[in-house]
Amino acid sequence: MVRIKDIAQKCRVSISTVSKALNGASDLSDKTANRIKRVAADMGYIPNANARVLKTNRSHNIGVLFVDNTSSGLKHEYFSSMLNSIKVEAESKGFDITFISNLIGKDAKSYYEHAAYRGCDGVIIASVDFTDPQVVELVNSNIPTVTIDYTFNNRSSIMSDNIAGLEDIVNYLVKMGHSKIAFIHGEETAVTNKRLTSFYRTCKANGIQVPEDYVKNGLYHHPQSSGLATRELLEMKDRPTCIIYPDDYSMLGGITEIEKHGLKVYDDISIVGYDGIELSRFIRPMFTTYVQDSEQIGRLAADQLIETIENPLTTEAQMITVKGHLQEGKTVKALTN
Amino acid sequence: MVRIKDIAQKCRVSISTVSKALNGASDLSDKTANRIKRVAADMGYIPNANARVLKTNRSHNIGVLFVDNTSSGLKHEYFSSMLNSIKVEAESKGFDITFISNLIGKDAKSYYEHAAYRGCDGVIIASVDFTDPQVVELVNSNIPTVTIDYTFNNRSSIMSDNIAGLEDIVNYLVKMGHSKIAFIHGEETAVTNKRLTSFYRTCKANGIQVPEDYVKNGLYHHPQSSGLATRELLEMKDRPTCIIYPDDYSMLGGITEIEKHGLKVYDDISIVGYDGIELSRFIRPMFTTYVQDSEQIGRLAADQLIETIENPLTTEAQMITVKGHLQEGKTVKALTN
DNA sequence: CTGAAAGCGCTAACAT
DNA sequence: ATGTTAGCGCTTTCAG
Repeated sequence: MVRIKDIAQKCRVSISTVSKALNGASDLSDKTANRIKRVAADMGYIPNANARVLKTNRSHNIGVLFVDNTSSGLKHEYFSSMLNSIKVEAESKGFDITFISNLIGKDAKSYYEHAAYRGCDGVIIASVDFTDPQVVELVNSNIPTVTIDYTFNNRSSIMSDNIAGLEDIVNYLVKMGHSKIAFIHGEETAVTNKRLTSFYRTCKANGIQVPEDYVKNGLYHHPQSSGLATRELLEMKDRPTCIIYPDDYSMLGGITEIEKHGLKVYDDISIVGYDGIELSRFIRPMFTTYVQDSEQIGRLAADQLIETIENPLTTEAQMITVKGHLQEGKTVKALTN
Repeated sequence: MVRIKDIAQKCRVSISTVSKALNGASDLSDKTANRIKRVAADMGYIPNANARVLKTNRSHNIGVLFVDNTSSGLKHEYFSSMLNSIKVEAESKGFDITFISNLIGKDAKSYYEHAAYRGCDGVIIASVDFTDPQVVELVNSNIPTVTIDYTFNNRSSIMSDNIAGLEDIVNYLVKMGHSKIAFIHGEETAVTNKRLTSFYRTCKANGIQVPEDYVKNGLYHHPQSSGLATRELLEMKDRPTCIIYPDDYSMLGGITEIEKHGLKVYDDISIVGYDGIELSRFIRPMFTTYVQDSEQIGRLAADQLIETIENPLTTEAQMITVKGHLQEGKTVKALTN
């Protein structure tokens, strides 16, 4: 292993001169600087991040906290796509990504402890229970954080626009002639609450009174529970003409159930998904769904976190909302009567 | 920030005593050890991984190299599911996961340089072009590696059993009465070659002569290219009764094309996928597909790497093959004639 | 323009 | 059973 010291010896200069050359300090003659750089490259020098971090207190490493109870975390395309864009953006700005967990070996560490232990410059938090005390601890710590789809006081967040999402969906359905609209929603989270509020509000704005039993509990990314809820809806005397699902994936459970009932999607009942997973465009009938811009969300999260890391005093916490768009597929029939 | 030194002061012992207490050294009285641990906890002490790594040369950090050109890397469920199980397994053994790339900030680093820079104890490599000189450099370096679905001399690898995969598929199809079997395969990789070999071999073993134009080039995780290949197959005078796809996702492109031709999956043409993504079980018709045990593969990769890291001299490189299984869905019709 | 020296936080060999 | 000490590889004042 080549150290700065070895280069110094070979070049007959001091180690500090080598350090300066390698880091592009201005108070060094180009000649020596270049000579040192050449030798360093020749010797196959690779700097040691750990030593550097120890000295500078900057790791250029971003923690990512994704919890996947029910392992829905990484498998959910919304998150895997987001993770990917976080990774790409962070790397382009010179930051690495390390996963944060609260289990590292035998002894449990809290998320904060884990992030501090690794010296993360900041942490992006998504797909977790934001009421978890450990999450709260991390967010209130000295480590900068950016949360996704949840906002804490004094911390930046990137929010997928769930309000606009349900608003667009409902308005579209109304335009298509639907007024008996059911909504199967995911487990209670901040996101779910927003969607519910927006759902009710937009229905009301359109003069639609939503029967209590048109709104069903489901689970995100869980086709079975949405299937079950679908069955209940289909068995009602006065059943809805359209069902909104918590996500595209869950909608598949609904479709199966609809077909089991001898009904046909589109002809007999309309359905709308959420997320806009890639598959939604390849499957037939193509899904009508609200596409979340997960790539943009990931990118902005990385940008915002890095901005905060690099300018802690001048960067103020902000909530950035990212709009999606409605993908008009072939699962919503225009009703005329 | 609390350092070992602060604890030492408070406890009126030396810093080495504190270090020993915290690391459970045996040559310390339980009494002092416990006292020190208590004080450390009270003070909210969090060790500094970087300092520790600098001293011990062990980072307890595993690099993961997933390249996602075409961004198919993380979005492909085979890999995201594998990544997840790598993460879970590594964490349970006290290792963190950091992504390795060859772009860190302005200056490009090779994969090896990146891993060495971060002091990774080892690297798991998947979803890359294994002929890339940078990958070869990493594999031949002093950093332990485990590769997935590709074997290098003297390095451990975890192989999804693609030979058994195509064998099982073809044998099943033959059992179902098919003999006109087409195969759309992914881009040329070691995996593709294995599948092709096994495809031809098993066909031959069953006395089936495969027409040259029954074997088509496609791309992994790319419904369009498989759709195109499907069209070509459907337009043949003597078209196949069954098509095998590179993966489930690509099969969706095939399905769309089949329907465009006014044909019906199952009734008019049989199809088989690969991977066994979760969706394949929820979609209707349920996919007949070869399920790869990505979770097991990820787990074993982490285990094997950690084993090599911890016992570099006694752990010998091995190739571990992980079998999958055929999921009999409803996309293959039994032919009787 | 270059170098000396201190020290980041920790571990571990070696005293005592 | 506890303490002393050196040093991991690097950056960064501060002096020259």
